[in-house]
Amino acid sequence: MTEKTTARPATRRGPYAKSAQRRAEIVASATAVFAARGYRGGSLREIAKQLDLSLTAVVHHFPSKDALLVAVLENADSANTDTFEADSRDKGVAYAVLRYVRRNLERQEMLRLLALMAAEASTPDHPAHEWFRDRYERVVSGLTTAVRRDQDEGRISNGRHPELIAAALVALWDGLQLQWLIDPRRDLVAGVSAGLEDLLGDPAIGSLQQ
Amino acid sequence: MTEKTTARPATRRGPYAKSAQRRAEIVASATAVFAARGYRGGSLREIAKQLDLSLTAVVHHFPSKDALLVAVLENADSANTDTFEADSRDKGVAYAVLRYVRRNLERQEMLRLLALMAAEASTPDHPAHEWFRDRYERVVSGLTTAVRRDQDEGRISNGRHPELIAAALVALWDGLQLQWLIDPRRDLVAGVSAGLEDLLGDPAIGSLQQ
DNA sequence: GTCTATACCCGGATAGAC
DNA sequence: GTCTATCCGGGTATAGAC
Repeated sequence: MTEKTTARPATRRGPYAKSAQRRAEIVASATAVFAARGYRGGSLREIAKQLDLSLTAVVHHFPSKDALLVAVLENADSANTDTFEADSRDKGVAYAVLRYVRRNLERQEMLRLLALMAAEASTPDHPAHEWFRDRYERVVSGLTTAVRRDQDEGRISNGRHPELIAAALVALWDGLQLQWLIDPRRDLVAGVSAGLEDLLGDPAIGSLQQ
Repeated sequence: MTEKTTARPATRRGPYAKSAQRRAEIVASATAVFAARGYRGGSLREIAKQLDLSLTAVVHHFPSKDALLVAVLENADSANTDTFEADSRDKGVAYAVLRYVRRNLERQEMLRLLALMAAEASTPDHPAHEWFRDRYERVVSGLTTAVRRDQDEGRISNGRHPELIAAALVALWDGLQLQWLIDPRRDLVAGVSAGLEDLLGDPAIGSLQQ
């Protein structure tokens, strides 16, 4: 495959066009493998095999397994953050969180991977450490803004420091998610909406659960 | 080393006396290694070397690395649960949780290991899965009882289903702990006590923080 | 029962040829 | 960019010494 009929195109349209596509393919394959077998269980060889490549070809694009993982996480996370922003601005934090939770119920394995990696990357020497540090800081600070807005607009009654509320919300979500991943019989939505009521002080949230 | 001066004691005081001690030594060594290098990073060979044993000697006592891990977790967890029970019965949930948190601030690596393993063991096929399933069920149900007692005695004002409150408390603790493990600059005690106030509805908690 | 030695297979990483 | 070949370290299974 990849016959080198044109050793070099006259218009040197960047030697990286193909590389970028390969990288995307590898990330997609890795996402599938990691989600199915976990990070530990999934091997680079399996990822390579899925694309009819050799192990070293994969390694060439991503110097290490960890680097590949970071790419996977970055790619997986970007999609959902945007809609959350819009939702919270539009209908308040409680609505945005609940919708985020419901949307995530269908990508259980992706959540598992994120949860696993967050714990693993908690040590400062882990390759994905900085990424998770930044991610949590970004999420909490974004949520802090949203909470403050809800307070100003009178949508919630809890007047505590917005940052403390935001951190507690993220913690509640992470924690209940973990319990749900371990035992899917638990009702994640019910747990989150109950916690939202208590943490935000908005008795009207129950109506959003339906 | 380990000269066998007395090949066999005259009084056959159980052939397992030595074994039990060895097992305890191995668990201690494994705890140290796992806590330092993580479960993935720590190897059985390193654990064995720390005790001047061969790899297969370790395997003899614990048939697999996972079995050893379960033993480590069981050992690490048992100590702290008892005092929590007594505290909550005596001075209420809020006090017990805060004391539990403060006591755990000093065993950061142990908490990291527990958090990591909980995420890893969330998949049903993991060797430690059942253990974590049971553990969370045990913790939540114990906390449910404590919350109900606080409600009955008028120590807290939140009248919601005790089980929902208990699950939220555990989630809050797990989640804030994770954020703290990733970024130790976060004030874990402040976060937990703020969350406790909102989840339990007891304005007097602040005084416990000091 | 307790331990050692050896070997096997799989994983990630690296070097060098095309 | 991609390959083949090789290295090293990991968990595991087996045979056998005391």
